This record gives sequence, C-alpha cells and structure tokens, in this order.
Amino acid sequence: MIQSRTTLSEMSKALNLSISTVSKSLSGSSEISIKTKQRVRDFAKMCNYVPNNFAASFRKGYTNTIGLIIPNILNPFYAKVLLGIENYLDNSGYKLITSISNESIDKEAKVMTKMAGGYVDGLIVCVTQETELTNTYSHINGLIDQGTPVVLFDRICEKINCDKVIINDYKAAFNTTKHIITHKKCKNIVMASLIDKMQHGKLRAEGFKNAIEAHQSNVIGKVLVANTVDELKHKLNETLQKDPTIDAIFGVNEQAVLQAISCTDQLKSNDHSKQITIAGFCNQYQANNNPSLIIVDQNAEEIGTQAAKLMLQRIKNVENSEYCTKTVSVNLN
Amino acid sequence: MIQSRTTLSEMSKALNLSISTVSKSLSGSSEISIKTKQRVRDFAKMCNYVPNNFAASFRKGYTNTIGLIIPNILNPFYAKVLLGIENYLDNSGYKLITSISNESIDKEAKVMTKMAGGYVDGLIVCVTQETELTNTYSHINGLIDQGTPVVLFDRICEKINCDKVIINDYKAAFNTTKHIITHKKCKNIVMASLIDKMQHGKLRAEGFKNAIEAHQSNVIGKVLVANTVDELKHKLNETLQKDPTIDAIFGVNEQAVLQAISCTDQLKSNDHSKQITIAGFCNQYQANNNPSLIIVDQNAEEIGTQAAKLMLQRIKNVENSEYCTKTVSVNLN
DNA sequence: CTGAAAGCGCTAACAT
DNA sequence: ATGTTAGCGCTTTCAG
Repeated sequence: MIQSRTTLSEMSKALNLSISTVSKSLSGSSEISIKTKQRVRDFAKMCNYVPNNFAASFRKGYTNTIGLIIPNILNPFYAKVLLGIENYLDNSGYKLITSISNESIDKEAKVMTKMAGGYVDGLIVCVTQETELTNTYSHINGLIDQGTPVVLFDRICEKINCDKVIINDYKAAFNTTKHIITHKKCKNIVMASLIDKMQHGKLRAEGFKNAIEAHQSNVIGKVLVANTVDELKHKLNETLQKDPTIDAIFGVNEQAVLQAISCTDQLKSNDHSKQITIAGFCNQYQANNNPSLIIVDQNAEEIGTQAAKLMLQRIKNVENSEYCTKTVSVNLN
Repeated sequence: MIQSRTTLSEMSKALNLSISTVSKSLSGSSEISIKTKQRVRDFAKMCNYVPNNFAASFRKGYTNTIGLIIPNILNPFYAKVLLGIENYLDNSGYKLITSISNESIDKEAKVMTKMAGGYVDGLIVCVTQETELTNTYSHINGLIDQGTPVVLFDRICEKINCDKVIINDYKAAFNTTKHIITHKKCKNIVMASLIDKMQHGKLRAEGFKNAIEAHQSNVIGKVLVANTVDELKHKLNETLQKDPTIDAIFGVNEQAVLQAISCTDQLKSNDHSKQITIAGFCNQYQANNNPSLIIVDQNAEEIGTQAAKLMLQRIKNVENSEYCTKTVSVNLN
C-alpha cells in the first residue's frame, strides 16, 4: 500500500471546502456547482490525487472484485477459462484476482478464506483433485454458509450447493468416440485416462464405453488408466507394441492426449506407414496446430464467461433465485 | 464482500469484554491472561468468527499482497514466472493477485492504477509490447513517484527507474547459436523472430549474428523476422523450400520455435531423411517433450523468485537501497 | 491484565 | 450548493 498519498481531507483543507464537497465533486455529483467541481478537479489533478479504492470498498461493503481459484495454471484449459472470466468481468466493471491452488487442498482452503475475508465479493473456483476425491468440502461450505457467493466449474462437487458450470462430459466423450468410429473408420480404439477417479473422468469413460458398445459388432475398445504421466506413457507404449491393430487413441484429459501424441510420434518415426488417429480433450497450443488431431474443444472461454455471468447474477440478486447448473456445450474440431 | 459476519464488537458484547481485549486475545497478545484468551478463542470458534482482513489491512496501511501483471497467460513462460512468484510470496506470508493485460496498454494502466489504489503493497509487472515499443511509461512512473514499489521483469524499459529482473539475452542467444554450430555441426542456420522490435529481441538477434560471425569462415546465418505468426510460417516455408541446405532454425521466441517445429514437421513427413536442428527460447510443454529440440530454458520460475525477492526487500527497506537489476542465467537443455 | 478512544480514507444520510 | 457527522471493523496507543 502507498506510503503517503494525497487524501480528500488534505485537499479539503487546502481548498477551504469540506471533505464531502470534495468527495462529491470528484464523483461528479449534481449537488455541487460546476465551478466548484472544476476547481476541485483541477486541484486534484495538480496534486496527483489517486482515490483510495481500498478505503472506499471498505466503507461501501463491497469490492467489485471477484476471486478465482484454479488448480494449475500450466494447463491451458484453466488459462482460457481465466480469460473468459476476466473478459466478462472487465466489461461489467469488475476486477478479477486469481490464485493458483497448485492442486493443494490446503492452499485452496487458505486462499479461499483469505479472499473471502473481505477482499472479494464472490469466488469462482475449480477445486483440487483432492477436494473432489476426498469429499472435503467444509472450507467451501463454510464460506457459502457465511454468505459468500461461490461458483464452481469443471470439477463438480455434488455435495456443495451453489451455482455451477460444467460441460456434458458423457455426451462429449460419446460423440467423440462415435466420430472416430463412423468418420475415421477406426476399429480398435484405446482410451487413455489419468483422471479415472474423478467425476468427469468417470463420465467420459462411460461415454466412451457406451459408444463402443453401440458398435459392438465390429469395434473393440480398451481402457487404459494410470495415476502418473510416466505410468501412462509406459502402458501406452506397451499396449501399442503388443497390439499393432490399434488404430485410434482417445485421450480423456490434456496429459493423456499429449502422451498419446508423443507415443505415436515415436512409432511413426520407426514405421512411416503407421497411422493412428488421436482424439481427445486438449487445449495445448501445439496440439491445436496438429491438423490430424481430433480435439474436443471444451469451450474454456465460454465456461469462464458463463461462470462470471452466474456470479454477477448471484451477487445482484443475492438469495433471490435457486442455484443453477449451466452446461456449456463442446465442439469437435 | 460478506453480508454479515460476526465482528469483534459483537463478540465483545456477548463476552462482556472490551473490543480491544477480544482483539488482543485473538492475536495472542501476552497482555491478556491465558484464561481470557482461551475463553475468547472458544467463543470465536463457536460463532465461526472470521477476521475481516480487509478492515485490518485498511487500518494497518498495508495488505501483505503483491500484484502481478502479465501480458499473456497462454504463454507458459509467464505462467511459470507466476508460479515462482507465488511460491516465494507464499513462503513469506504474502498473497499474490494477478491480472492479465492481454497485451493491451490500456488494460495495463487501468489495472495497475486500481491495484496500486490500496489493494497491494507493490507491483510486479511485465509490460505489454506496446508499452515497451512506444515508450509509454507515464502510468508506471506515476505510480513509482507516488511510492508504489515496482519490479519489472522480462521486457525491460530503460526509462523506468526501478528494480528489474532480466536474463542475459545476448549471451543466451550467442551461446545457443555457438552450440548449434560446434556441437550440432550445423552450417546454414536461420534465425526466426517475431519480436525483432523488442529490446530483448534485438539483443537475441545480435547474439545470433555475432556467433555466426565468429565462425564466419564456414557458417551461414540468415535472419527471418515477421510481425504475425502466419507471416512467419509463410516465410519459413518459403525459405526452407528455396534453400534445402538449411540445417538449423533458431527461434528467438516461443511462437517462433513452435512455428519452426511445425514447418519442419511437415517437411519431415515429405522427406523422411530431412533432419533440421531446432533450437530456441521456448517453454511449451510439448516442445519440452521433444528430445531433439535444443531449449533455451529461461528459468522462468527463478525469474519469478528473484522478482518476488526484490519486491519484498524493497518493501522492507523502502528507500534504503539503490534500485538493482538482477540477471538470471539461462540453461541450455 | 483490561478498557477507552482515536483513527485509517472514504461515503452517504442528514443538516444548513 | 455546501457542510456535518457517523461509522465501515479493526489495531494500537494510552490509561486505569
């Protein structure tokens, strides 16, 4: 915070006006004569007056600031959601402050509490894996009970009662798999997942399996799950080696898609005729650049936009309306 | 901000104590008897008291919060710097709030002013291209004059007098080029740049040229600059086509490296014997995954750490010391 | 050991 | 059209 800046009080003394006249002049109140307003403004400019928004927020009881908490900033999905949120808020005169929980539930709890401690009017959050997997929601429900508006996105916790933004994971996975089968004519598809314990991971896996079953007669589907990137890489390589008839990989999360690309790249450099279709949930720039890839575009920015919109609606109507869950549709690119 | 939470005043009434006794109890003051402290704490817990940090910060005159402004969150370099900063601050009991200027100088000015308006104790910023190119620094210098500590990183503005963190762009480019020549035995190297008007772009180009000149006898160097990704792609393709003896591309920024990869990938799929060495400044995950790539690792996290460190030093000593510029060394991977 | 009181900078209801 | 005043929730002297 600033060492010593010009304050209303200082200016009021210098101008021989009351603090409130100065305040009203600066905020353009119609109560004040044009002449005075001009005089005050000129003087304020002269002494580089910068209003202390912090004090104003404190007085008014709200900050026009929303807090965002995401688990991982290196995943472009979250970066894009951030852009969507910032954009919407910016247009509505709100500011955004962001913190990274780094997939640590402790950090998540800490930063949420801090932010809710007066710094923000509401919180948009994507919980950590741990939060979802262990159903540890007290830090979030506590804030909601206190009256802090919360919007959840991406990873959804059913035990938390608040506004939410999700994509239709099941449908997205189903349609993508179907697309691989019908348009790409693939017959032996491997699904790769690093998120099979997560709610959305399960839904995506289900979509995959059901799409396979719908074509049961002539398509094989295999599911590969792993807990670490290295484990997945290993399993993928092994599987591809053992079964050379595999003609497609469906990655249900960012890292899985990237591993699929890297594993098949290696294969390709050995056997140039090898052609394996890769599809999946991915936002990585470079992956987007790869024309042969089928990308499930989660519309990250739109998710952000919707989350921000829900948040501002909630703030404005407070307890007016029921909590709602917004489903953003995905595109296949 | 929260609707209505328990306050010190409410608790003091309920406990028949003064506000200050309650306040001191909660902050563990030694002035208060153990018994009273315990009583207050128990009661506070019972009514879910959450201190209003906002009010406390207002009163104390500082927020223990640092603001970060970066131009682009989709570039992993900045994302990594963010992680470095957050990590350091977290360990020092500081919070970080982040905003994305999205390469818009207006947004940059707006958000810096807002943040400095009492929300943060200092600002760490990487200016937009426009800010650097047009030498438009008044919004930054104004804040510095007011007493807001500012630390600049990556893109450096010589006309701004403050603490800075940079890498040795010249040396990094020189060494990388040298490495390509001596270790990779390349003889016809193209440098690709999308930042040739930026200060660090110029330095990197100079490093490249001087390294080429040092081997003038048997190495050719060509410089390709462009303003847009598409333009660069076009130029790269053209150049590679015209001159099949090109055996290396040196990308001096993220996007240039990615384009180099994508262009040569295409070549490779036509002519499998083709082998072009690619080197450059890049943080993209997938690029890191490509073992044949020579990455100039800018030590983004270390840059963040150093920036945060400088900031806290400045805050603690205020006007004590001279401004300094810290140079973070790079690694060749 | 506990309490009273001032005040951070600003806003807004209420005078004048 | 301008001024007075109370107070947001907390910390922090200073008194008792």
